[in-house]
Amino acid sequence: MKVNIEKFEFESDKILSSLLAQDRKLFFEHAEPLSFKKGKLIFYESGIPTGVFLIESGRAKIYKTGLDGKDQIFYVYKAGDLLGYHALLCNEQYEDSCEALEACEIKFVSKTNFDILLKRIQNLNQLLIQNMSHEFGVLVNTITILAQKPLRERLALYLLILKGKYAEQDGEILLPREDLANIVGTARESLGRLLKEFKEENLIEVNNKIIKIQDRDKLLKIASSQYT
Amino acid sequence: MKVNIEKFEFESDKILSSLLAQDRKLFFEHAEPLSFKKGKLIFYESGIPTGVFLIESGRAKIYKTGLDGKDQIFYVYKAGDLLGYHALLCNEQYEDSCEALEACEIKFVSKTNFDILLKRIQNLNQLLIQNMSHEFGVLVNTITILAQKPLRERLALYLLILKGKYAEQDGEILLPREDLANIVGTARESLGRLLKEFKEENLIEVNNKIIKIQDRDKLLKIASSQYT
DNA sequence: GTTAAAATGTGATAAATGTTACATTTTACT
DNA sequence: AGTAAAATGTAACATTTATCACATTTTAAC
Repeated sequence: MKVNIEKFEFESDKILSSLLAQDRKLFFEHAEPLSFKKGKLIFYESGIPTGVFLIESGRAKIYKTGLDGKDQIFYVYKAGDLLGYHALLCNEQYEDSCEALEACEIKFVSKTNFDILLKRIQNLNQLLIQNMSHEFGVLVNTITILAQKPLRERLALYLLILKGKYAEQDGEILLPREDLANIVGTARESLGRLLKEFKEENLIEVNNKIIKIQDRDKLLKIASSQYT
Repeated sequence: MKVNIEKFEFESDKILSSLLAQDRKLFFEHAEPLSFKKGKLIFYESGIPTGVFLIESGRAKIYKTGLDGKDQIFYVYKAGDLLGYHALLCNEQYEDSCEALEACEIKFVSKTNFDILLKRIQNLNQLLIQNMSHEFGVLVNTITILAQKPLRERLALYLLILKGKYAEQDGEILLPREDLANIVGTARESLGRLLKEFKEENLIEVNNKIIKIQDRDKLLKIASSQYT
């Protein structure tokens, strides 16, 4: 059986896109624009949540810094995604950090305004519940992959997942090696070695930072533990 | 800095315990008793959700079976916990399986009845949102641990986490080695070797299946990557 | 209580991955 | 454009962890 790439998508764009046009309008009326340069923190671990963020353009990583200082990236958000509501909704400090991978244009909704929206928009509650219960499944899948699959299979899988996040760039993944290593859960050096192997097997093309998928099917087979 | 054991608890008992007495009564009026013998499946991956479960006695593991047939256990529920609502709330198939680790007495609330409760109990929605956003943080922490920490530290951490789940047994952990290995994310043999080491270092006592924590502080240091 | 089946322990070996220490290339800045 | 800083590539080596193949113990069933 093959892994299902969709099972690794939060679908955090669905919340906004599922709203009625009038409710979406209301949402934007309660939001203010923010700009983040590449590398800037959008929120950070142990900080107090002050609102939620809607990415209008750009990509952002959420990650946790381990005790040894190594980051574990567990999701990459892209344009359209709503994020940062977890800590807000359970009244806890951020458990994770969020950093702009590129210049990001963001609409920010303050806690106060979000509370207003929750009251005014009938099914927003419902949509959040749906989304978070879906996210639970995604994280569970992530745990299983990280704990069980060997590096080679993890890399194949995450390349396919990332390809989807770079759809508008023809699937060309542009991400520092260190970040990719921190997604896949390995050391930068080990990642580099494997990328070279993948290149030699004509699974991917590598142009400096840019990684382009060449053989989707074969990568999917590798990700699914089906070697020839 | 030391790891915080509490950050690995779903707190799934809070949903019920936070309800008003009258609402809790309503909950039980809409529930029916079920008994599961040790080893029986409570729900399973790709099955269609039919309701939610409240554990009255016993423990249950939720896990996913990887493509190679190896299970990854990512949570152990205990008496008081409400579970199985994720797949129900996002109208998806179960992403994971749940199996009774011991004889379990359970109160089952059917989907129909749960929908009724959601309407009749004002803040149930709110409590579910709070709990799921909290769970998000727990899973994120779990991912970081599994992806980054070496086996020795993971085992130390999970022994401490499990101790809390066996509080009424004086913290004596009773769990098949295979299950413990599937929690920690390692092979049964590697686990056995490490348990022996821990025993020799007087960190734990092992009596057949029963594992008892002897030196909580030292285990916490190991879990926190602080070796002497 | 006896016996078969499960579960666990053990040791040798192999494989995967991390680490270290640089060389080299790319990027960003003035 | 020139230069320093950051990112990436490389290779040898060390370490961790998995695997295999059994021995042994424990548990469950009749």
